[in-house]
Amino acid sequence: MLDLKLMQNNPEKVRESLKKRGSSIDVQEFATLDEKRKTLIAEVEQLKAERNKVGPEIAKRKRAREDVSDLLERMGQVAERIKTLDAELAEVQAEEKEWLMAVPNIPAEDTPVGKSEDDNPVLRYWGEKPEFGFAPKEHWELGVELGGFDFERAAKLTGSRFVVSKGWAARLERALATFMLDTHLEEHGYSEVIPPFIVNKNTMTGTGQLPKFEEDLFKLRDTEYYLIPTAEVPLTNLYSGEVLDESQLPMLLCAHTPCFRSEAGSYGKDTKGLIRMHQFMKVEMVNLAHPDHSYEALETMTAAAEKILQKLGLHYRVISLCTGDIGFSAAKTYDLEVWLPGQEKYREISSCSNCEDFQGRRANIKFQPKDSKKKEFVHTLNGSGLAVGRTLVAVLENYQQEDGSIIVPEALRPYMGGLEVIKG
RNA sequence: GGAGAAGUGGCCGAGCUGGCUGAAGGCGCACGCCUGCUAAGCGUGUAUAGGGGAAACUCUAUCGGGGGUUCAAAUCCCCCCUUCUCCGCCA
Repeated sequence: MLDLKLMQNNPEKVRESLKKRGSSIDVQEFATLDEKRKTLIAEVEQLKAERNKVGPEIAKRKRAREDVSDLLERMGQVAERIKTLDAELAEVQAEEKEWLMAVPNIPAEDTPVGKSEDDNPVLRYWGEKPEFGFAPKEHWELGVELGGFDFERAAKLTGSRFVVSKGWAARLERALATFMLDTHLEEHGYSEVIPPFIVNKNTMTGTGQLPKFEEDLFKLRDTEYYLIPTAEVPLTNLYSGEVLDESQLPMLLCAHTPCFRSEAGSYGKDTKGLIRMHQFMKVEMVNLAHPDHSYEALETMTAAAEKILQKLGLHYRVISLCTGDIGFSAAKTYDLEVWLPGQEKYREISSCSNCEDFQGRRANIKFQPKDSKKKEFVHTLNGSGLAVGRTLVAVLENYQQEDGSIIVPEALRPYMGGLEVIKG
C-alpha cells in the first residue's frame, strides 16, 4: 500500500510509476474519491462534535428535572443525518481503500525501466556452463529413469503438476533443504521459523497477495483460510500490528515450507518435470529491515542466495527485474537464474526483493527509532534461498553423466550419508 | 466437540445500576528540579489514525473484531475471534 500522503501530495510521482509498470490505473479517480471523502468527513465530524457537546447538556438538564424534549428532537435529526453520512463515508472509504490496495509499489530509482521480462538486464554471471561429451538430458528424464520421480502416481493421487519423489530423490531434496537452512543459520545469521502453512485473509492482504491475486491461491473451502504460496507471507506478517524495538532490526527469518500455487493461466507452460508445480518446497529468507539499510540488505540477501548456488557449484546469472516485470509489492528485485543444460536455458531459482515500506504499511509493522518520537514502518525484504525443487532440477541436469547417473555435489554428501554417485 | 470464565492504554488494573472516562490508580519510560552518589522525593509529559490550521492548536474515531438499541455505549443486546479452566477425543 502506498502512503496516503504521497497519493495526495505527489500524484504525479504515482502516475509516473504506474506508467513505468504498464498499469492502466487512473490516479485522477483517486483524487476525486479523496475529495469526496474529505467533504463528507467535514460535515459528519461537525455533527458529531455537536452531538458530543449536547449529550452532557441533556444529562445535566435531566438531572435538574428540566424538560429536554427540544434537545432530543434536534439530536434525533442530527443522529439520523450522522447515520446516513456515516454510511456514505464508509462506502467512499471502502472504495478508496480498495483503490489503494490495488496500486502496486513504486519501483526504486535504479529499477530498470522496461516493458517485459525481455528487458531485464543481466548484471553478472557466476561460474561456467558445464561441458558434456554427450547430449545432456532434461531432469525429468533423468529422474524417472533413475526411479526417483513418479509423475503417473502423483497424477493418480491428485492430478497434474504434482510429483511423488522416492528413494534417492526424496532424500536429495531433504538434503538440499537442510543444507540451505544450515548455511543461512550458521553463515548468514538467520533464525529458523516453522510457521503455519495456512493463513487467513488478513495475512494474505498484508503481503499483497490479496485482494488482487486471489486466483493464484488455494483457498480452503467454507473458510477465509488460504494455503501459503510462499513462506514470505507468514514470515513477513509475523510481526504485523506490532512495534519492534530498533535494536531488533534487522530481523532475519528463514523457513523451509511447502508452497502452494494454483498456477491459473499457466496452461501449457512447463508441463513436464518439476519446474512448475502446484506444491513445492522452498527455503525462504525474510528481513524486517531498518529503512536506512534496506538496500544494503537486499545485496546481502541476494549474496546469501547466491552462496547456495556457489557451494553447489551451479552456474547462474543475476538479472534485475525491470519495471514491467517486477512484482506487485516489490520496489526492486534481483532474480537468480540457474543454468539448466538439459533445457539449455537459464531458469529462475530465486527472487530477492526489497518491498520498502509497502508491506510494512499494509501489515502495519513499525519500529521505534531511538532518536525520534515517531514510529516508522519497517522495510521488508524477501528472497528464496532457494526454491528446493528447482535446485534439485539443477543438480540433476548439471551433474549428470553419460551413463545417466548423477554425481552428488560435495556440499551435499554429508547430508546424503556420504553418497557420491546416484545410480538409481 | 460439550460446559464455564475472561479480553480495557507499553504493562498491571479500576470502571461495566448508559452521559461528568481517551479512559481513575499503580508500574514502566522520557525530560526537568531537588539531593548528591549506584536510593528516595517532587513536577511535567507519555497511544494510533483521520479532518481543519502556516503554526500554536483544535475536532472526530478507537476500551478483542463486526453489527444493533439509544439523543448518548468501555458500560445494554446479537454474531464472530482469541485466551484460560473442566469434560470428551486425539498426534
